[in-house]
Amino acid sequence: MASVAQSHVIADEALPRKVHGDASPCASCPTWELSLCAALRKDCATEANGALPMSTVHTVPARRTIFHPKEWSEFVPIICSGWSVSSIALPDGRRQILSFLLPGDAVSTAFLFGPLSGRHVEAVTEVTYRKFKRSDIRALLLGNPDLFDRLSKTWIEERVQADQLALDLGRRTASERIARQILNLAERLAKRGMMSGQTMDFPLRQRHIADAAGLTPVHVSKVLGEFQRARLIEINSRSLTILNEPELRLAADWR
Amino acid sequence: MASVAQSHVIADEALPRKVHGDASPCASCPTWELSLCAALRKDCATEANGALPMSTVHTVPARRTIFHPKEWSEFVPIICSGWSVSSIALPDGRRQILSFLLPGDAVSTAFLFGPLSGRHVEAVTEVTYRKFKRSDIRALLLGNPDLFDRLSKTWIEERVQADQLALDLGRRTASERIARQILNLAERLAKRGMMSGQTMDFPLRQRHIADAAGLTPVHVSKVLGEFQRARLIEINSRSLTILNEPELRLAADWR
DNA sequence: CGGATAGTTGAGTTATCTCAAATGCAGTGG
DNA sequence: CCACTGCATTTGAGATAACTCAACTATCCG
Repeated sequence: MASVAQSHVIADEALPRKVHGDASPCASCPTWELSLCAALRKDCATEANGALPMSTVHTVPARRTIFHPKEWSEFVPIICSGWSVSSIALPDGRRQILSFLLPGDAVSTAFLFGPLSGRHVEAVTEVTYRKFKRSDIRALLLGNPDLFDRLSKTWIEERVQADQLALDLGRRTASERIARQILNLAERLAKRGMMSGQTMDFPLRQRHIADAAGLTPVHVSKVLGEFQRARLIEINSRSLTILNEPELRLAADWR
Repeated sequence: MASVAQSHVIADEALPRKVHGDASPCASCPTWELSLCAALRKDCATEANGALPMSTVHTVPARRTIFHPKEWSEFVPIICSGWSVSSIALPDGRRQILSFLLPGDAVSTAFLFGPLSGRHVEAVTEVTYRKFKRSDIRALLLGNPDLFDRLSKTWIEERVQADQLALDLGRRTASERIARQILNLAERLAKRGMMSGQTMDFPLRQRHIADAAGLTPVHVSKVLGEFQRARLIEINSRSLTILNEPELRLAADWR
């Protein structure tokens, strides 16, 4: 319950902050199961040994950029709370969301080893995150086989995700893609204890879903409309409930 | 010029083989620049030191499976010669090609650390490849910081490729995707010294291009037809020439 | 309350798909 | 050598998923 030091690096204004009701070694990183953050967190705990310098928590309001595509910094952000989105864009404005980042997520494992040019990371809700220095992480990993194992698991998972994304975008219909996005998010949130039953906070705008699924916001609206009329899901006041999971799964795999 | 031991693990029949006119330390791996194979090759050279057990070269005819989606083996293939294709598929037959593998390519860096379920690797032409044992590679990498650097570079490159693939599939038109595939292949072949001027061997069937671009073979045929009528490229007898690179680049980025 | 952002809905357009038939081409067995 | 079979490619016609545009409504936030 210690109050955490905050700095506003990218956001200039001070902002009201949510309070995490969690007194783990790193109060601002409520969840980290299975994620790389797990590994890093573990070492935050031993920071007294000088393993990894304690990093400050940064806070950023909704819609603000967390990492700029041209930034060539030696720091890697890891999300502590809130939702954000990692994307790449074309000069003409078309853009593709590569992943939604939830608490405990790093942008990409690859990001830990070098700058990933063109990646844009942007807050959806208010977000808190930590920045780690690449060289610190690198040294830590090379010196610690357990950590390295963890990393390589995350790495494989990430590759599988990327494969699935390509399959979705290249070969699945609009409804399938959208249904899958929802189920995916539900699963990831569940892992973090962020589902209440079949209901989740759902701060995404339809343009987020559209950019993630390679569709138009208008079309997303139509498909979500159908899903709701068919009582598969229900959306209101920024929260989404899965009403009929089996059917939704069917829609996700359909054909 | 030493004749290399061959075993036919997946292919049962003995087959006529192309001869590589190349006498580098590992005659069956003609090119490896920038790829992970580079790193592994380096150590093949020092195998006398016992760094990495010398691996046998396997030969497989066109269209044959090199790595089965359900295979859970501790061996990782690296392509020595020929073209192959790495893909994932849906039960109903829809499939997405994730990358074309050229000489020197491993399937994925992630693959070096654990099995990647669902991946299918299939020969397009006759292919030779080597199998490395995962545990050997892992030990080698952890003990050798230089190699590890190399690996992490490859890894970042791979991540960038995956990002671009998603952007292509989600946000680009059919012509853009196809033009980009061609330019991409040309560039990769050039790095390996496998271009003669603007002409390359082009063993891909249109269904390969279709599955890589998330399109229908029929549509691919139409687009390639247009490209040829517009004198951007020319295709005959399994070889492709870029006639007007600037225009082709324009088509690739167009909008 | 007012302005901005987000979502809905309908009408019409277009890129891409499906189906189908015709052609080519490569390998096989008689 | 030929006929045959199986794949690859081309082409056209029609269908459809997803897009664009535009107007309207709802929601959010100061």
